Amino acid sequence: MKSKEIRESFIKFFEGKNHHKISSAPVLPYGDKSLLFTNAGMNQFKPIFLDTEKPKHLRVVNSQKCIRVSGKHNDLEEVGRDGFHHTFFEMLGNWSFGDYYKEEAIQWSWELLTDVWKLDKSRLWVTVFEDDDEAYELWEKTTDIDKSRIVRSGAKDNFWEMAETGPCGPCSEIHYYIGDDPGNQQSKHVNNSDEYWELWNLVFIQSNRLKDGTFEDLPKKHVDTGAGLERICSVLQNKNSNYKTDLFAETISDLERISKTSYKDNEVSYHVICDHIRMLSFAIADGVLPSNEGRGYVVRRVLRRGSRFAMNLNSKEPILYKLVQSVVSTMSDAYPELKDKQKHVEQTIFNEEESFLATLEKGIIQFEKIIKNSSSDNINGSDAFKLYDTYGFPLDLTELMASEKGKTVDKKGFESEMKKQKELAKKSQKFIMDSTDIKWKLSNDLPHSNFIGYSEENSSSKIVNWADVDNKVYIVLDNTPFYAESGGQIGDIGIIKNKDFSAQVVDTQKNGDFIIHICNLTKGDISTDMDVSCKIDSMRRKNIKINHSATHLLHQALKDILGDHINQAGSLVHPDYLRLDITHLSKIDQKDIDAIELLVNDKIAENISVETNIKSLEDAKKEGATALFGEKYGERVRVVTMDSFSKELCGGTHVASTGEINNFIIKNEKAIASGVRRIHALTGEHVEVHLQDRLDVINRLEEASEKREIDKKNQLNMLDVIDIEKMIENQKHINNIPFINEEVTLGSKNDLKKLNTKLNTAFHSGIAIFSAIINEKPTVSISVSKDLIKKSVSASSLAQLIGKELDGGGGGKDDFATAGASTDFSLTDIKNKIKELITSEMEKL
RNA sequence: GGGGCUGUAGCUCAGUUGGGAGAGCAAUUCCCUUGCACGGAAUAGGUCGCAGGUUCAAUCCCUGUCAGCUCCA
Repeated sequence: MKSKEIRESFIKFFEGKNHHKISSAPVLPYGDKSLLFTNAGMNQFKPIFLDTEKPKHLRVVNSQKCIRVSGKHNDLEEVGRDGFHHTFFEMLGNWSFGDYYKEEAIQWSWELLTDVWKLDKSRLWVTVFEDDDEAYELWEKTTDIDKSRIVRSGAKDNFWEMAETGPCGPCSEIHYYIGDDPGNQQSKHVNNSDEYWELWNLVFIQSNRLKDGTFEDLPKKHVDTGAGLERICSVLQNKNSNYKTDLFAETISDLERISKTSYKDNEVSYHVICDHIRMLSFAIADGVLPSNEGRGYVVRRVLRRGSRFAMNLNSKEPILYKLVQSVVSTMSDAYPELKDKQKHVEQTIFNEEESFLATLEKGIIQFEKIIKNSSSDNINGSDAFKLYDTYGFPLDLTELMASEKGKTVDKKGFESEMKKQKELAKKSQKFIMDSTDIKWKLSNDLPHSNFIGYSEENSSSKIVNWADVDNKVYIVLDNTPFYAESGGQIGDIGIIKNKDFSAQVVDTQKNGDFIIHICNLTKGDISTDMDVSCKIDSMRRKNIKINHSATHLLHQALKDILGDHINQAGSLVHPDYLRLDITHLSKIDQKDIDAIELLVNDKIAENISVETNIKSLEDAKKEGATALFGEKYGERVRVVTMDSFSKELCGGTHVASTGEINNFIIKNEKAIASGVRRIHALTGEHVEVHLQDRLDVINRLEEASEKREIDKKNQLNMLDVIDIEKMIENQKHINNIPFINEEVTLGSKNDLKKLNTKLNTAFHSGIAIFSAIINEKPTVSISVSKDLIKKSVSASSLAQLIGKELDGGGGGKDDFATAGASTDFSLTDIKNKIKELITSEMEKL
């Protein structure tokens, strides 16, 4: 069976058991700050397990794309060493949300593996959590598994947790022996040997782990199962490594062709590259871009690791991007977004590969410096770490290059530097509020908040739940006109009150289907079931609507003017402005900015009516509505249409027609990461205010620049006006040494220096001293001719003497120096003092 | 969120006890020369990222800030 058929047969099997097929969530978990990437099939159902969202179907089946590179489940360094660790994999799963529990889950998994897929029962093993007698007995009773093949196991392997906090429970795993000696299987090797593969994990979710480490029972029990598609493929296709299945076949053969190397000579490098290119393709297709932080940083690290291993295949140029095609061709049947974003993915990977090569070049220069400055045969840990930390130079490459020069690297020292760095980061870690930690007054099993704010700005509502959080009060209402922050649109503010009670809503946020009003209590006491009247700040909302509709116009205008590669990478709709991040490689030039502004303003002038419809996701996509990266959509979606110009999936609030926007201007455009531009734009009256500000700035700049021109001219004149010939004619002699001591009018220290240079070309021997008031401070410049320097006259020591005498200081070089004087002295005083000083100094010669 | 490095001519970069801003390439002009990085001469081009501070004096030291690179989370 091909991987595609295996995936389909899994889904079909459970559809036969009344499960509803759900499509994979994006690899970026939407609205879950505790996770960088979707790392398990259950992520998208977390709100259901926590009961903050009602399931639309009680039985569900899916194949979820997963990424494991950081946090609790981190397999990155393992990838490549064996045949089954991956940064990206697919998780097949069947789910019960408060419907069936252990019995059916166990029975069906056994049925699919042994009846449908016909796996050899004499190679299958099962583990259950040590305290879970119920599961043990069910395996024994409801399946025909040999009792000796049921193994009890501890929390390490058989208690499943998604993250530090959240839903969890005991699990039961099905393992498969892939070794060559089936007669020699032993229960103690299950979970402990690479020859026993964990195929399927059946998790029985019943608890929620809180931040303090304690558990609380969930209101309902659920089933969460996960079977790694890659391993199932290996087993069903009779392979001993996932990389030998059809999932990787095309990528491997493409890599052989492109790099002109062979898989069997370079297994580890091939594994790493073929694994990483899948992770990169999916992550980038879902909207992550390589950057210095968060998800983007993880993507960058994986890409660089891949690029590093590509070097082992004698590749000195970007080649990873050439493998995207094979991933698309293998997987896009199940994941069409790959094909849609193929060009974007390829371009992004290519750029990042190139920039990594540039980073390496800089690193090599630093490496050479280190080698040059050290005579030891050992590169010390802090140097190696600095290469890594500051210049992004991989440690293994440092080691390789060091060994080429017959040197070694102090790895221990490197590790201890790394440890320091980690501790530093940990210490500065701030506490992030996790919504699962809010202590609500009532249990969570409540009807959902109903949002009525598309049409209403006021409401009569009932408080159904509330919580004290820090010094704020969180309120949940039965129905509400307050829009909770999502889709880039920020939450509403306003007032919730009745005759005895009043609370100021400062923000509105969403948790699953709950809308949480974050409030300052200003009057009275709060209690549940209280009737209140609600009112949002409607002026603010009006501006938000205007900016949100303008965002849609801008998004489409960008696509029209710059091209189809434009994807929204984030947005913020604020009452005072709107911000849109887009994927675009270069600065948008002024000509295009102008064209975009013009197009948006044209659409405003056309006064297009803005329509919103609810329809199925499938229909919306058919109509060509733009879906955004990283958004989670239900089966029914809201589509915002502006005539034939723009059609986007969007839950936000909008104006009735584009004319209300009135005016639009792009305030600025800049890079926020490589390949991502951020556009700030303004609408309505904010445009006028901004333009006026800009005019003021321009006026000020013009004035300043005119003034500078005039000053410059004057200074030049001042310098030109000084008659050097005459000064030379009027020179005095002290002890037969020519001496010029003049006060001049000049505007800058630079000019004073220039004056000396100018004079020196005509004045071959002697001492020349000028004094001037510069920036309100008396300043003196001194030059001494070469013949006098030989007689150990030094401009610098003269400057020091003069400075000291005039309550200032001075110094410089032998031929030229400067000194400053206190403002107590006039130029005439200074001239006289200088004359006295020089006379006494020259007499010493 | 916390570190490290970098910011000097159009480009690539030099510039240490703080003391009159440099090289190579590119550009302009001229000479030489029919030819693939020609050669020679001259010229122009700098708020030394920005804002403060210390100092007689800051590209250099200190503080803040912006931008790019990079590591940790």
